[in-house]
Amino acid sequence: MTIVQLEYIVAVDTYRSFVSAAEKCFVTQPTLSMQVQKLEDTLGVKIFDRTKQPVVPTEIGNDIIAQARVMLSEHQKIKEIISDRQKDLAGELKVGIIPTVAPYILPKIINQFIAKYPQVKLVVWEQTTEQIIQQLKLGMIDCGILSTPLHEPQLTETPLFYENFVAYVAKNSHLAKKKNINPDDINMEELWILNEGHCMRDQVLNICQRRKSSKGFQHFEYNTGSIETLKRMVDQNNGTTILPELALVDLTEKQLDKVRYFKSPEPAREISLVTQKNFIKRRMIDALKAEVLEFVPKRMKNKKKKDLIEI
Amino acid sequence: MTIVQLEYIVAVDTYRSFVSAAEKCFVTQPTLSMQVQKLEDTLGVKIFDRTKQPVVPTEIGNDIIAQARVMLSEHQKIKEIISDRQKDLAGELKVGIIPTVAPYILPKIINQFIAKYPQVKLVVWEQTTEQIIQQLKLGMIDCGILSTPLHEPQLTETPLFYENFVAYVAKNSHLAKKKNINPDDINMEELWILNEGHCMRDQVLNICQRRKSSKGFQHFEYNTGSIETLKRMVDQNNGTTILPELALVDLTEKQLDKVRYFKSPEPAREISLVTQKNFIKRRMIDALKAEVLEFVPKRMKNKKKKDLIEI
DNA sequence: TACAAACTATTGATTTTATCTATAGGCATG
DNA sequence: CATGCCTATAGATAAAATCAATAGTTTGTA
Repeated sequence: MTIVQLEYIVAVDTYRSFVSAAEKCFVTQPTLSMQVQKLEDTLGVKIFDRTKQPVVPTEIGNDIIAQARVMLSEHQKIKEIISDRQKDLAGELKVGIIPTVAPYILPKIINQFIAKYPQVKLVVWEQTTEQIIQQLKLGMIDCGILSTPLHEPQLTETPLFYENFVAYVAKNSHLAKKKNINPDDINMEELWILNEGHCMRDQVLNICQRRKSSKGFQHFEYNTGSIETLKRMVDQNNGTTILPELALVDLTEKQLDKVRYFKSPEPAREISLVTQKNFIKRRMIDALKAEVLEFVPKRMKNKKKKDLIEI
Repeated sequence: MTIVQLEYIVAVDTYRSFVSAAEKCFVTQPTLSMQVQKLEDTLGVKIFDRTKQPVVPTEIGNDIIAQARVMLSEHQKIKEIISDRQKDLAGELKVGIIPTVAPYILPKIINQFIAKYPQVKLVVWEQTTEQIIQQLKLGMIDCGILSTPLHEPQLTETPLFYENFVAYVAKNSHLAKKKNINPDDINMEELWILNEGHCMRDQVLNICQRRKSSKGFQHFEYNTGSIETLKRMVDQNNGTTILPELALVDLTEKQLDKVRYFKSPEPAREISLVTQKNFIKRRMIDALKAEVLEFVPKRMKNKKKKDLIEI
């Protein structure tokens, strides 16, 4: 018997359907079905009568579900013990973060963070990799969130996640017809990239192997530090740009149609939490890290089958 | 967070030691240590102060452990709901079981079974495989516990466990010097075997490939239907016999010294619960099955790396 | 202060478990 | 009796738990 299995039977009881219970639990229906079966096996009794439509709990199933709800509420209290304690965390935490990561992470976690740690003042600066490294060494900020490896012996890197790069392609591009693409498929002439100073600019150029051909004429040049601006350029004009995976979260259906994934191994960047070797404020930094990790999808925490692009 | 992790921290709190907590939980110390660490990671707090000897819970650790005890007691109640219901099971269950399995299974489970199911009358017959098959077909018994496969289309076999054969060797035998043995190492002249009618007799002969050589003279012949008798023959005279794994459970230290395991893949028999295709009393039979499975060690439930001997 | 004993942490291999995708099977309803 | 909705099953893959062996700590003792 596992806690998850209890959550599943409570969900099936609540929604009276395996399909919708599975949705609410963020798993597929077979996963949920099998776990419910397994629980029924270990207990040796049928909990649900599936011949009825909608499904109903059996007589003994009702008793079990009621007790499962009690147990889950006691389970919840363990977490509450922790969050009460977290209120103690106090002080100022200064964070440097690169602009190609910040908009896709911070807005998602900031509310939950300040609710959990009301005594902590979070001070964030959007800065380039170079600036963050300097500030860290000088002790002007407590930690940085940026793309690694940095090869800086004075600093400690703790990987948070591995983020794929994807192509974002206008309808009329030759890439739009492909399902998955190779870096080589990209014409440098139609590629929108960030201006200098951004590590992601260098990574994008690395992906495309700096094959900037001399043929063809650049009719104009555009300098921006914002990925969102590049995306709009593709939306409203044409061409192609490269987006980090987390930028896809808020896309509309229509925009998602423009996304083309790279063939495996997909190019990716490693995003890490970086601190000085001997840093203080460990608890606050751990809290920030936990918050980020909770938001990031599980698959992004695994480095396998990715082609990490250095700066 | 898993239920097992909570059991582990409660055990560490109770015994104030990772080593003895692990023993009580029937796992190794590293397993327990890692699960406790993992729980501390997911909660984001240290539960135990390991710099102290003996280990003591941290301040917040005490709160967590207290809540864990509450949760585990609610967990226990789920099982109680089931066992209350089980008291309902009533009627007579007639079971046929072969004599080479019965003494190693039934005495172990019978007390717990009648305590759990006070309304059930369990009627057991020790019989040979042939007899059990006949009785099952005639509906005179409800289920059989015997060595399979039987190749009887009218009957259904549900494997319960896979039991290795081992050699039991007198001190003065040439086998006593070996650590692990091959079936070929056994001299048929010094092998004590069951009399005819026992499926295990045929299996033992199969293991030793019926290499009964003509040289050598049998000074006497002994017929018994009891494995325990064969064992005594080895203990008090000499020679070798073959025992099923479960017969080792109650051996003394001295007797265990006489056990020689076969080299992998070890010869083994499959013991199954056998019923008619369309049988009734499903709930009682399921209950009996669950009881047996609870007693059998986990490793015996896995068929891998075993050389199943047919009858 | 150094040594032995007892305890906990770490590592690498192995087994077990959970999950997903794809597909089959079952039951109500028109 | 077909259609659609719902649950079960199968096969593959990824993740987690466990163990045996060993390294690293701490404590008590000489």
